[in-house]
Amino acid sequence: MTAQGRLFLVDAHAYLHRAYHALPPLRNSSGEPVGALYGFARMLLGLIKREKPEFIAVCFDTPGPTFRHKAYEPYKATRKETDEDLKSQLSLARPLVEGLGLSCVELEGFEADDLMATLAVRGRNGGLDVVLVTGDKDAMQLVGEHVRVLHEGKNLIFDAAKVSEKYGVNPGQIVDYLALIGDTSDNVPGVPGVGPVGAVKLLTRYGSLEAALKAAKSGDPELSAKLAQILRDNAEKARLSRGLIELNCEAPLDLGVLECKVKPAPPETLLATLRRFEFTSMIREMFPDAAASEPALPSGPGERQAPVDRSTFKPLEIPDAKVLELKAWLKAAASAKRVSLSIVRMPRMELLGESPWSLAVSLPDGRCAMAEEADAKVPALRKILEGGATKMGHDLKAAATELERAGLRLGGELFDTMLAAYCLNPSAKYDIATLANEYRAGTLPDEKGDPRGAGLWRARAVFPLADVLRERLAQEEVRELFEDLEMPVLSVLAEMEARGVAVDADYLERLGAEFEGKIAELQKDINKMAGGEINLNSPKQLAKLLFEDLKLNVIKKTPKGDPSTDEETLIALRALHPLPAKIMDFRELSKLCSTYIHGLLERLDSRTGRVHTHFNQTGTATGRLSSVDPNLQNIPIRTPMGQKIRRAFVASPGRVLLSADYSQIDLRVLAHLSEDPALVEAFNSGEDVHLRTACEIFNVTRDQVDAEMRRRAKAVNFGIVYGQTAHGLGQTLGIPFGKAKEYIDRYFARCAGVKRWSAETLEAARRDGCVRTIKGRVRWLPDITAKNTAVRQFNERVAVNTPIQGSSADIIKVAMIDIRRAMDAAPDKWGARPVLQVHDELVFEVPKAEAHAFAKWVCKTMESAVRLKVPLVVDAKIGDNWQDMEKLK
DNA sequence: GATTTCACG
DNA sequence: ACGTACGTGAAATCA
Repeated sequence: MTAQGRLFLVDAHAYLHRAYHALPPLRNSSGEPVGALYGFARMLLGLIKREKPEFIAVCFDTPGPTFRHKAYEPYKATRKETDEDLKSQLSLARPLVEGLGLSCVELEGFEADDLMATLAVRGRNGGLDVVLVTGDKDAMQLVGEHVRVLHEGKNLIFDAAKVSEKYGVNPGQIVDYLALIGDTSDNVPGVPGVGPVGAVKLLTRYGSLEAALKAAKSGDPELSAKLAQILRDNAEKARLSRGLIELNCEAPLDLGVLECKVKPAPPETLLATLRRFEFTSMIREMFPDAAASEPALPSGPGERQAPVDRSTFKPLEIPDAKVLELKAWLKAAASAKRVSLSIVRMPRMELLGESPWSLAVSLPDGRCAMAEEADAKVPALRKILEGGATKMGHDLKAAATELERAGLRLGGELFDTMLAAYCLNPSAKYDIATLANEYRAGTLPDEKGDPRGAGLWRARAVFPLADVLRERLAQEEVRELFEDLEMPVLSVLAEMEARGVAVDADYLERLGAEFEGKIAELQKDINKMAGGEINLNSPKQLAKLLFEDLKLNVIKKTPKGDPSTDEETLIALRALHPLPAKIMDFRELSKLCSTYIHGLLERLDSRTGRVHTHFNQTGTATGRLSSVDPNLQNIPIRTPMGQKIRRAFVASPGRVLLSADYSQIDLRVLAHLSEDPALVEAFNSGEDVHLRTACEIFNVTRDQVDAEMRRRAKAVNFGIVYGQTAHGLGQTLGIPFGKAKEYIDRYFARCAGVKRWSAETLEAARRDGCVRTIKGRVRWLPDITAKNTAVRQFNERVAVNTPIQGSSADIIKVAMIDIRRAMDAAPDKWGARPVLQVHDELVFEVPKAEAHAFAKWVCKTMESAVRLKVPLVVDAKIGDNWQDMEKLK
């Protein structure tokens, strides 16, 4: 008998793992972890809603050994122990799935993959279209007529053509392909030295693994002698790998595919299940009337707040006309002078087919509405957000960024209480509950476990808090800093975050394979030298090896008192033993792999294919920005292998990257602040400042300065900016304390203006308890008069450094605003758009045709951001990626 | 969650 | 006697 429809086969553990890692660690009221289960349920329901399949079977692994373990003992032996928090959830997954009304499949001795394979064959033979829902490459072997693989993480559907395109071999060859490559995570050995590229070559030439092995045995001249030897030596390993990878399509399941029909569970069962797991937000969505047991109204954020009826907290679902009060809300909002926004990001919810955020919108009287991504298209809401009302918020950039991504730009003036608090004190904490309390602007209720509820209260609390902060900004003389610098910068950052930057994922993956190969080799060499297995990522194990087993000298200690194994130490030990150099290579490669290759790939946005960093605008005490998730302000550049990472940052088609960076902005700022004649003169005459400093401290003429002298002079110049000590300078240069002191004394003798400025700055800091930048940014230094020498001296260095680093930060912020204003005023003039800021550098994506003209304009705009007593100089470079760039002019 | 190391300006 | 240049963020290990 044949049936009709689609059969979805879901790998439960793959889903649960993904949910576990994608979602915050939610817990139910008894403290048990339920985040993975929640995400799992969301994913399943999302899948059903989106795809509307007729049949679903959710396939589970069994805990015991399988036929693969019997065939090969080390199979999956190196898998890390599953987290306790996940384990406890795995065992609850079956009841959850059954409670949702879906079929579960599991069978002792078989992996979920085999069950999926078996059902796929049965389904296909029964006339169904089969879709395997999994991220596992092994599943690709099943693809064919009426069988496809859905990779939800990457939002890709693989049919036979897609498999060939991605892997370079057809689905029938996938088993052989994977057998050749092996799989380290499952301990499938593969053939050493044969990677994806080699495997594709062999299979294209010979068609199958057996044919390739036969060719190697018979000495096919087409095959290199080395490769033939490897294949002969590893033939059995390859066959064994094949056996592990090949899925079993004949598992003795007694479930027929037609029994997997999707039929909604009876509402009582469903509600009971959701209650059991405490998935309250789902209950609210699916059973709006059942959510009767609402908690009592918590106390509001202060008495200025009008009492609020919680029943107005309805999702803003337009044009769902059932909500009369929504109409009233929209009417009030349309004429409001101020509205407050608070966004709640739902981490990676878009993978579940849900809105990635919820936006609370509050009116000054406290009446709120909730919007989701789709509502950004609703005209009535759009009009409010794009219109002239002042937009208030605590972390408005988060809302601005998500709205920008949804195609909506906030109109009207902006007022962010978080930024206001930052301007008042850049070293404080900025969660709104603390601030409201400190500035006596109300009390916020605890809304633990209800992020949306917390968002609503945050939106409301902004109004009274803003009123207090506005006064304080004026009192502390940072109102202009706030209004003319930080608030406008917020919009530029939102634009950059929303746009993201293009990253060449295929290139990064190839690079990762290359680096991992090298890492494995190094690990092998080092194990041999160490005479045993060692985890090089463990400083503790490494220290034991270096200082106990090999008895090398301890060079320095960590703050905790243990022997250090950092780079400086390894350099010192390099002369005594071959191991430290190997360890340095290993460290460099594993840093690049984990932080940059894997870190970046994990953060590629599935919706845009780009990387969207978040610029933290309140993260530093000096006024600089920082960049998180991922940090794009510390992409490698110094070493050749690091530069390969940088090549992965590219421009979208038809465009190029333009990088414009301030030349020695910190020293120019120092020249401006100190008005030191020698330093000012050096910049005004366009000299090489480091060379000039070398002349001063070594008392020689320009042509007598060699590379080493210039290097030391450069370190002295940097040191000045950091409020250096002779000890510190000596350490970075690897020269004795006395020598370093000599340089510093000579420097200050020649640049007396710099010395005078730093003395005056310290005096002012002690008097005022703070220092300021050129734009009036303040940093409070209550401990500058501390009795403790270390504390006091640290504060003194900070007092000197902050006006310099902070003023440089001010300048590039001004430039960003100037560029944005000019481009807004003439929207069609440039197609260029900003993508990154790296402290003294701005990166743009620019249409090829206008790159040169735009570069010239940007340099000029950046150079005239502020007028200093020395010129500002900007260098520009253009290229197809962030590494290979050509300097302009 | 603290510690160590290392990527950037 | 003490720690030692300013400002960041991420990953891995270990308690």
